Amino acid sequence: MKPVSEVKSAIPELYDPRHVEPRWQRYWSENRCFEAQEDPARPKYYVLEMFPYPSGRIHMGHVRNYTMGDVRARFLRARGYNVLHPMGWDAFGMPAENAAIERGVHPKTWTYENIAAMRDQLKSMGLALDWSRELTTCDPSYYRHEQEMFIDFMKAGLVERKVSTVNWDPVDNTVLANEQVIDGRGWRSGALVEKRDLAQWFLKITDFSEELLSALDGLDHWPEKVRLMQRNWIGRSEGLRFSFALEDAAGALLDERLTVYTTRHDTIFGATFCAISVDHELVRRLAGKDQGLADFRREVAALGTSEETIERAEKKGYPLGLFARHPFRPSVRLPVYAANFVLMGYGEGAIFGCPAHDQRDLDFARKYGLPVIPVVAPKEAESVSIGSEPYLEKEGAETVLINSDFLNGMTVPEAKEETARRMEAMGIGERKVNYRLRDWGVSRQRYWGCPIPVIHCKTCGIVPVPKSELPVVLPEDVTFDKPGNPLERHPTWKNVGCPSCGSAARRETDTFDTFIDSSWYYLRFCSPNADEPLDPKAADYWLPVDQYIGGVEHAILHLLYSRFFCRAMTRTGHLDMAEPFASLFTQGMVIHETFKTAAGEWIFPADAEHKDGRWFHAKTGEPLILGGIEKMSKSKRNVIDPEAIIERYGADTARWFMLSDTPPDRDIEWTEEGVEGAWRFTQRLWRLVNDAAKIGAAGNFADEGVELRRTVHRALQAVTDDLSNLRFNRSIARVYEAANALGAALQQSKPARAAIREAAKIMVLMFAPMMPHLAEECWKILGNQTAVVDTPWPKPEPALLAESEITIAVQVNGKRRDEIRIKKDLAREEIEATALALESVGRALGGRAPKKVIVVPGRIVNIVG
RNA sequence: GCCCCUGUGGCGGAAUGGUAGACGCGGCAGACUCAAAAUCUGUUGCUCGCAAGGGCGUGGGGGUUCGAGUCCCUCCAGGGGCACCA
Repeated sequence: MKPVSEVKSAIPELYDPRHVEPRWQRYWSENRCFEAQEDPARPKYYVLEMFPYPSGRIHMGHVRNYTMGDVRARFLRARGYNVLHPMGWDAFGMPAENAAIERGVHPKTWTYENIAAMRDQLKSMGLALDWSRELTTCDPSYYRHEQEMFIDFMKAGLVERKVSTVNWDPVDNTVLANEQVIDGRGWRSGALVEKRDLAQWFLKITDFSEELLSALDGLDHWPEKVRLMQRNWIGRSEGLRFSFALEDAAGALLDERLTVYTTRHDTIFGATFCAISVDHELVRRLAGKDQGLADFRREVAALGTSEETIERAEKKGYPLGLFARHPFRPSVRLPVYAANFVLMGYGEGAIFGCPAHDQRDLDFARKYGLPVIPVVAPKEAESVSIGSEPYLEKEGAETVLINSDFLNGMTVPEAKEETARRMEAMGIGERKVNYRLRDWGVSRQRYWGCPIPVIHCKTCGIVPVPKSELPVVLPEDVTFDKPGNPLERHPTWKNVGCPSCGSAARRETDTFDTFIDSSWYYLRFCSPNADEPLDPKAADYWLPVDQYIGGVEHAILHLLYSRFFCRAMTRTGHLDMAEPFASLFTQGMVIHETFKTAAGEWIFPADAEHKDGRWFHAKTGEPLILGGIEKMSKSKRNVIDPEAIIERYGADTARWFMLSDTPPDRDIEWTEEGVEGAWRFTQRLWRLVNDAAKIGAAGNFADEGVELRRTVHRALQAVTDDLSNLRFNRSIARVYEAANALGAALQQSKPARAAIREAAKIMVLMFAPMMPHLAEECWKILGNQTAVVDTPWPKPEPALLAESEITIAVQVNGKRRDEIRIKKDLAREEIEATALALESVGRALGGRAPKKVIVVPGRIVNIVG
């Protein structure tokens, strides 16, 4: 390793990050400071930030995310951990294809050029990353393992091919995700989106519904918010599945029964109709003989699935001419409808309607003139009357069943139990747990993704590509002149021989959802060059990820898929671990003021000028309107380019600003004053350290330096605690305190030299994880021969943390009246006596005798008068 | 509609049930300067008062406690997640 002394440093008046930062980046890189090796002798720590999509430029969100991860990595490294901190590229996805369509660049070229540009930008941030492990998901050396694992998943029964209804864009000839359908139209083409039934590949995430749910309880280093969102997403509900006998209009019993699912079986005597999904097998069958029903089905299908449509859609039904017999009152006939609000994908695709206690059922009943029978009422009331709103149980309210035969007088849980028990005894029902979670559809009719390694053969059916023939490499000679998937119209690629029978067969032309790529990349970092997806030895040493940091927008999909993937890989023998991320941190967004002209045109912050409390366009001078502080976005133009900031202020200033003031999980507002403040502070630190260095070699600690030492050691203790808990904003406040104390000490006519030298050293080490370049430069100025990256985290001296004299507050009737300075271990009685002797206390008591005195040693005295 | 989070000076925000406002930004005053910037020093919740010293203060209301920003109930406001899920 190159000695630090050979790295040239000048001591300019102004600290110039433009020269200093690249120099230290080179030093770290040349000395391979951050390349991790497995070392069983040392405790490991795996820090990871969510890897970026290579859009071409980093944005402020990246800066915030990667700064936090970097502080974590550098801090733990200094504390003796063997830290793994890698970086890669989530490189498949639609933007690359759009670039190809719009600008004629090949997706691969576009992607790799973007990666090169973004890599340089990330390097300019001075991140302590192990670049030797860099991986790119669009590289066959990465995705071949994905294909292999998919085949293993198939063998393990974790893959299913089934027909599902999708959003189909008839102009772009592709499936669209729900998020890509806006007001019923394709987001790119503007074409009316159709519903189509297509054969799709699914990963059976629902095999793990219960486990994915219950294991959330063990993730106690995850934000409660994220666990809750996943819980809701999985959506477990306990209910009853049972069947009704069906009869026709004439009252003749049919052979077939109607199975429904409910969580409110207690309300069975309030049932007044049944409703089934238009996609229900029974409805499909009846539609063959009933033109009106067929039309109704088409009408419902055309309505689309966007939230807005659903919100506005009226509850509609079509009577099927069938009736369900009430299980406990055979004479009661419930009309059966096909209805637009019943989903085929949940439960049985069929329900019984109890209008008195469900808004949706009530709307339906009112529209079709069906009876409304209240069956649950407050305990004191005899009954409830239902208008346009159902009676819903309020939490904690005591309610009982009414109008319900043998259930009358029971509580809701009792009634549920009794109903379930009876139906089970009758052999028509069973208790059933249902989940909202759906299987994961992974087929995309897209080019720029990982090819799905299967072959369709007319005789053999679906045949996996033999592992010896992997990877199935994406062909590069494709054209984007026509809409649709270029793989479909490639002249040769899709025509293959069947691996099983040899006859002419067709290659699968769908590619994987890119969420598959990101479901296991963190595993691959352990052994990026291994022949198998994951080298067990490396996995054993590095996994799980100890600290994962990213945006909350991935709280459900990416994090849930990753949790599923680990389980699936464990089942197929690729891994032995259920939970990939031991602790998770979700950082807030970077937000910024928006500016617009009177005409409503959004203006870049760079073109906005602040004068006399108002904003003007820097070029035209026209007054600007503030549009509110919002997430940085291209559409509102309120973006600040990190590259420009780093060029002007340096990476340390940008990093410092990102960590200051605002707690890391909240949204941070980017402001000019804030960056300027951070910039001034880097200069101030530089001056302080230079002044401290000039003060010369020191002898012993003198008495006059003890206050400085106390402050600095206390700050060190606090920074250590705060950095351990990702409380960056608080650590930064402590660094300011140390700097203020050091500054004051330097101003004194007879400076405490030894204490100042020590304070400067500790201060530099404390801010090093946050401003690593400045720290290295300062460290050198202080005469050190080793680099900060190789310097262990300092330890505070316990003697300096303890105080012999403390100040405690004195309250009278809970109101602070005074404070006293006392010896720390002063006896309770003496504290009481000291407090009672205070003039201020006597005044506040107004001559009354104290009734009671509460003394909390080390904290407070409260005198009750 | 259901679930969750947040609410503290002009602003970002501190505060194991124990001195509310650490630290920063901004402001004000002073030093340096011909001047400005930069830097350094002091000051800065509101309010009454010349002062000493009071009063009021953590979205509103109530409660528990010797003591509440912190715990409980309730209402209000802002943000987020899910949403025809039976």
